[in-house]
Amino acid sequence: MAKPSRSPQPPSSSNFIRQIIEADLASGKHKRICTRFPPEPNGYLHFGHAKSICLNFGLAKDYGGRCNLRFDDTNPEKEEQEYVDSIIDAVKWLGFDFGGAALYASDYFDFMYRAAEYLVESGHAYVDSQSAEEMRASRGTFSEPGRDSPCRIRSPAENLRLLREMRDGKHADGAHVLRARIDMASPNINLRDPVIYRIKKATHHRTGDTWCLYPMYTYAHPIEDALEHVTHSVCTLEFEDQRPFYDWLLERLAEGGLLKRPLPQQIEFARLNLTYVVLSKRKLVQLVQEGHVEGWDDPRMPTLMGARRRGYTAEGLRRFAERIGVSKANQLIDLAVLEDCMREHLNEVAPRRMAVLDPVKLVIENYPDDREEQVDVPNHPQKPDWGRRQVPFARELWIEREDFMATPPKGYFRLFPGNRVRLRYAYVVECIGYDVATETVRCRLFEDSRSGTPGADQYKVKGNIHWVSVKHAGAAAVGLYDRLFKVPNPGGGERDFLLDLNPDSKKMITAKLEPALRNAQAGECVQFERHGYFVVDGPDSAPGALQFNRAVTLRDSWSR
RNA sequence: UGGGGAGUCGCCAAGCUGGUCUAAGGCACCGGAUUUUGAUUCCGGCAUUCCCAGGUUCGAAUCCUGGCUCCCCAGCCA
Repeated sequence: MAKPSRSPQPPSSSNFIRQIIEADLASGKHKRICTRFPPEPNGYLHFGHAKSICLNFGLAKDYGGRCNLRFDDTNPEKEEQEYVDSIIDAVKWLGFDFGGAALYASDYFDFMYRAAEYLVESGHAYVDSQSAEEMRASRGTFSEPGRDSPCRIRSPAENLRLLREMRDGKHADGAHVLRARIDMASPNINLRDPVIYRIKKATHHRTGDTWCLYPMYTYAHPIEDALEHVTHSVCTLEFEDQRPFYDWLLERLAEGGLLKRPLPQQIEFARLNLTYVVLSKRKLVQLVQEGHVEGWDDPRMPTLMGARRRGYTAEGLRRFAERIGVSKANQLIDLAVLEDCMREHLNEVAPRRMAVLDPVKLVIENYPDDREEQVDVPNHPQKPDWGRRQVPFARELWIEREDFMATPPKGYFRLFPGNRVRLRYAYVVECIGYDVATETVRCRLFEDSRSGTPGADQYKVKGNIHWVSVKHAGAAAVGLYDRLFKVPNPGGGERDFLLDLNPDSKKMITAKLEPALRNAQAGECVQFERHGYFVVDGPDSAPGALQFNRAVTLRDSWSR
């Protein structure tokens, strides 16, 4: 059982949401909590959603409650089954269990409609027949109050008649809307008689053509929460102004006996921002549509499907969510935090292998051409129980181009004429020259320096380089990924974010691999020693023609 | 401009029922030790200061007053 090397102190063992929950549990307001992750199925999940997923499911888990995965599918024009499938897949991949089945806002359409009739009958809602433009004009501004719609005085009976006609498809899109009757002069614009139902003669991905009237998010969401007995409805900061309506609605429905108390409580937290990354829906769509990346699952994308392909692990993402904490202050997290989480986890789970990414040939002149041997190599230097493997060694080897320099800078301790390094887990060699024409590093080997033999460590060398036998090497495509943007804040200060795209975010190369890598399976993570963590790509790998994607490099205090 | 939020080290973030705060932890950074990955691990350093200014108090990051800065809201989107 591998124990985390660095002590993973829960960094935010305390945050304001936990305090609220603990107080509610202590006071007896709730004896069991329920949270929910409520995506609209109109796009693919990204790191920002991961934060929310980990938060909501994490809370439920920590306090012994449950967390629902609920699709907020109230706008048929934007939502598709494809997205629900992808979202379900992503949540499962992240490692969370939502009790077997996902829930849907659309399952509550009947209740929502009944509730709307109740609001109409009780005078809390009315049908407005103004155009969208008229409504906007009469809504007022930040500094001026709004004006009542002429329709605001319609009788409950007429409102009910109209609402039913709307439901029955007797009116065109936009002809009428249902509005809550609250206060057109409220300083909170969201309370100036918000629209709660609109006509949309569109086919819904689940309810088909049953409805031509669909509830607005602001109306639907509180009801969904209440119906599911969600106790703590955690959402992002931009919904803060919406909370008074959330509470107003639930109170009205509770008064009317349509809902039972205790009512859910909406709690807002700051959404995630990451340096060198864009997370806005609009920008991500643009990256895909304009072909700046190869799709939603491009390893450079901050989507969960992209992250997975890149070799980021679900565990790494969970540690990240834990580490960045939760608060109401806008956060801009350094990408390095995410990368460190990945390194930390991958270091624990990835077997070590040798691969030469930018090969240059090394010839051991005092090693016969027909000689060859197997050297014994650990699969993980800190985990002896992971066993060892045999790696073939011969006269001609591939080594990393940057591991040799004809004229080295100060401090360089790899190969250069006259210097000695250890060929990792094998022999110490001394560089005796470089043949420019054949790009070959010439060396001689010290027979008594073989790793694991007595006296091998009498050779004091600082350099220790990896290698792959030319004769035995396999080849594979390797995707070297770097941050998609070259600046910490893409598109900052009015700039077009596309101008900040990093032209070197992807580099495809062909690498030389040690034989043990030949049978790697899609999804398998390994560390290429001295390089970083790589995963076998799914889509672009074929048996015998593997592709490895670089998730993250190793730390490097020398500088690559 | 009205309303709603937020301001603790370069980036996050505990703390905020006042004293144990000359402020936890992580990332980043800088050492140094171990190391057949210039990796990992380890050890040490890194805010006399908590947006600013006043005030209350024996005592304030924590309470009060007044400023300043940043974010969000005027979709029949979510």
